[in-house]
Amino acid sequence: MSSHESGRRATIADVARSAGVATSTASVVFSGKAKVSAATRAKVLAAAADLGYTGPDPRAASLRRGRSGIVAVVLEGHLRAAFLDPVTTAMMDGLTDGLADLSAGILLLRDDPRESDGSALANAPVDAVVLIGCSGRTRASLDIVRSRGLPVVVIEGDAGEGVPRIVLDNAAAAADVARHVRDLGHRDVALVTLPLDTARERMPVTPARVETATVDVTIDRLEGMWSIFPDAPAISASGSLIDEGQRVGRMLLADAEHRPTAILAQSDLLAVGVIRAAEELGLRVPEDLSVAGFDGIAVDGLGGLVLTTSVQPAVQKGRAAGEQVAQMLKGEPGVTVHFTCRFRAGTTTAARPAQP
Amino acid sequence: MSSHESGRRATIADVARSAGVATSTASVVFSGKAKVSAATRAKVLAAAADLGYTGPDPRAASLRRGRSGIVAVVLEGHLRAAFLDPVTTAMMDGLTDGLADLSAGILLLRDDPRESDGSALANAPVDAVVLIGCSGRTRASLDIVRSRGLPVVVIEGDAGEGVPRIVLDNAAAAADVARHVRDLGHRDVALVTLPLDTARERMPVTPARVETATVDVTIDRLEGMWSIFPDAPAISASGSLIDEGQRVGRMLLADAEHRPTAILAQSDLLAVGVIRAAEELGLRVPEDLSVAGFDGIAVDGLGGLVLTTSVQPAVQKGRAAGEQVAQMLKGEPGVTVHFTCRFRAGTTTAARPAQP
DNA sequence: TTGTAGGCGTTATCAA
DNA sequence: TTGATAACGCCTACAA
Repeated sequence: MSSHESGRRATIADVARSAGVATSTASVVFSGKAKVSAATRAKVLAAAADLGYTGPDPRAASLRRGRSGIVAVVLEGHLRAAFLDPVTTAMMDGLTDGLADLSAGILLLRDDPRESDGSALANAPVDAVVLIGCSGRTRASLDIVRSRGLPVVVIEGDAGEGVPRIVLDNAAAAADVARHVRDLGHRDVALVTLPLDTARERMPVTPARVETATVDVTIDRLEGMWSIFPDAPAISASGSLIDEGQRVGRMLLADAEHRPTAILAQSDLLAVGVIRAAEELGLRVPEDLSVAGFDGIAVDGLGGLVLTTSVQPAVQKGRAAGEQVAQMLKGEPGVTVHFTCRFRAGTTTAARPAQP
Repeated sequence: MSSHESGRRATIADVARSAGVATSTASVVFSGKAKVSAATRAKVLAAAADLGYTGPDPRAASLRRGRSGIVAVVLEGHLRAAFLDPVTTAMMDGLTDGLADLSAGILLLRDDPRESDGSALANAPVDAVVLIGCSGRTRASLDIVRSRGLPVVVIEGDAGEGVPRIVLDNAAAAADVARHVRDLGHRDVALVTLPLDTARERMPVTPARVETATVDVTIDRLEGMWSIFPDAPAISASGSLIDEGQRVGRMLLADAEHRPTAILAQSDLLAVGVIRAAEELGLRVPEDLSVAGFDGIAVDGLGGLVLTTSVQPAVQKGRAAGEQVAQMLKGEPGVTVHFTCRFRAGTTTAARPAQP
């Protein structure tokens, strides 16, 4: 049907001319911003169909409107790693919800340390930005965003003054888990932490080392755990992965003489890895070893066990971020939103085994 | 430092005026498209800093250039579900690679069945589109994209004529795995397939049922498996998840009288679930039951076992898609790229156990 | 090396 | 209900 096959794509002006109406009228037919008589609408639509015009060019529309309908989400590190983390994906899920009213798209960006200023973030046609994560690198991204004057929300990160954040009671929640384990009688407890900084090195964690750590989540949860077990040895994992938890678990359980009776992990995935390591060594969970995690995600493949953990409202965090963005885009100021975790006693923790 | 705090954001024209140069000169200072004397550049930069101008407005730039620097990736179903699948995340990873030259951002979209035409895809300021997945819904997205005249690449899906695709030899690769198992002497074999359609129902799969299936990947792999074991019973899983594999595994292994000696799963995650189900029943893998998967992903948490599987080049698929997009954006035609899987014998398959 | 001018495709405003 | 007009902010021939 499309007859007029010229080299150029048809514009709304072409459509209007062909339909014998003003461009503004044709525009309104597509935007629905004003009333148009049925006859005129039909004429315009027919002309559009004839010319193969499928609607306004989003680029021109966003220039004119001052809105692109896109919200950037800045993730730390490789996208792949980010999406390997169930908490991140849950947050993204909530974010799409919270942004639903805007029907905004989500532009995935990583805070790339390499391209310092030519950053995609500096040139992306976005209306607002959500920063996820926390390390020092986020600060650089934050500076770019603020200088562009874009609304921004930071999820669990170190934001400057006046930047709306989504925060979690990490320290308190971690302390809750630790308290539960202490109340079960455990005294010999070891910790598995999330990475301390962007170097993501697997290593023993000392209070001195924590001074130089940059990941707030790790620091806060560790603080909560140490508040109950001040002397608990800790090893930082290189990432929140089951296999990584298994590796660290092996390290912590290697010495049969000085084996902890409980291990607290800073994420559920790490906890599952620790359980695997225990099973490898023939230790029963929770009879021989209690294991607790953090996050409360649906762990795929834990058999019949239910992990003792602190359930964080990951989806809600994402949704709240989306809602704040939506609000700021309406011109109202964004606010910092606090969330709390809920302790969940599972079947992976039990009373301290009787000492031989 | 930023003195001129007027209501409006500064534009490049403001900067030029303030610096006492032409707008084109100021523009060039930021784009670097032509040579500018050091003195002029300094003047412009100083004026920009003074006015709080941080660079060209991406919206205006993209209208002018006709490019937004954004590529849309359309995923099937909830984003959360998509990123739960390691193959998808690996592909996304490769995609970012393949798109690196363009330094394009990735806009995440889902093919939402609800909003049929007002779809975000119709109004997103993107330069090209990558469609991942396969079901009927993809067709609707494809139509929108084609009517917009955007370059598009389809990864493992049913594309129309003339649409570049990224395809995998699913049937042949699945047959390879099946052949390996047959050569080990197995005759009583059962299959666990991926979902047949968007309904994602867990159910027995009959040849008649396959007629109405819409997911190409599932159909092709099943065809390959049935080519070797024509009578193998099959059950479709509701998704590619460990827990789901475990459920289906329990179903297939429930009847001790007619227990298969080998189970072929259409994904590694499903295979891991089947192994869990076997362990639950006290069956040893591979001594009592051989299990094979598909994908060759790094399965997190399989203990010491190495899964027998067909390794698909997921990252390369994504990269190829990105490269085709890049090529089409340069004006050259995109081509369909074929990839083949590589069979990998692991330790989860062994000779058929002697019958009692 | 710098300046001029026209237009990218829309949409908001206002008047008719 | 429709039409004319003026931006939106930038880029790039082309001329000087």
